[in-house]
Amino acid sequence: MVTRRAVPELPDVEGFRRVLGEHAVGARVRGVDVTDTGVLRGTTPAALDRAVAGRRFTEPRRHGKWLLAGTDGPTVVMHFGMTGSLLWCAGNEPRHPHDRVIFRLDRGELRFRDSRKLQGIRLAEDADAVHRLLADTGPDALTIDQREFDALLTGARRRIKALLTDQSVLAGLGNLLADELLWRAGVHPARAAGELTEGERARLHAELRRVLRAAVRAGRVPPREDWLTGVRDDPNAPCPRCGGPLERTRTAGRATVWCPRCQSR
DNA sequence: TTGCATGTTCCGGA
DNA sequence: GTCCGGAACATGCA
Repeated sequence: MVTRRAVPELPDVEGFRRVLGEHAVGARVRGVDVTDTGVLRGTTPAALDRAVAGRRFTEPRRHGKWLLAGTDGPTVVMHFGMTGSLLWCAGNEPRHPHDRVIFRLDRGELRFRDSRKLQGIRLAEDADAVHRLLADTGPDALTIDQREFDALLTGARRRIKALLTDQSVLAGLGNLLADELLWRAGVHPARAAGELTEGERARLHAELRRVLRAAVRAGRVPPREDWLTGVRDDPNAPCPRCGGPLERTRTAGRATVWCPRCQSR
């Protein structure tokens, strides 16, 4: 099996939320160190430090791939792009070269680590500002029910995979998870979303719940060989379900993997 | 050295 | 308005 460092999708961000929840809630922020301003969006090192120093983190929330790290003042809003992560360091572990923003707390440090800096950290002064940041984001994929899910698909002419990964429609799924769900539900990625049958929509929604719950428990998309995700990096891997050859295409610059036997058009 | 990467945004064209 | 593909962002890796 070929594995690669996980790109953060909803389950990974849920894992980061747990890190923050377990270690930082209630702790006072002594200060914020910014080692690379390239991850700050719409704020500056001085403004960030001024805004959160002396504040205490409250219970963090997540919406899609966004992590909302609230304090008793403003909210620190994090997005991890393709390479970001959030770590807790209790001791004096040396800082990693990609630790871009460090929140120094009473009993340790919360580190925003990110090599590519495709996204980063924003500051929202109040609930309205958080709301505005998430205004173009669809419902969270972890909690959406069947009826809401059906409503998203009804009448849509675009391809189902494009719809599932569009954060303004449904928040949280990335390229990997979308392929996984479609493969499990037996739905071809290029099908028009609005043309899925009721049964197909139900299967897709059931797999959405199943896959996300398992992945959230693991804090990542688990690299299991009975999942499509676990084998997709191997160019010669057969379909884990039927053993047939997998197909690969590229849509809008993104790799798409599916099984032509299990996912008919 | 070159091409590729699981995210997001913007732009042009059909 | 809808949908799609491509490029850009900045960096590491095979």
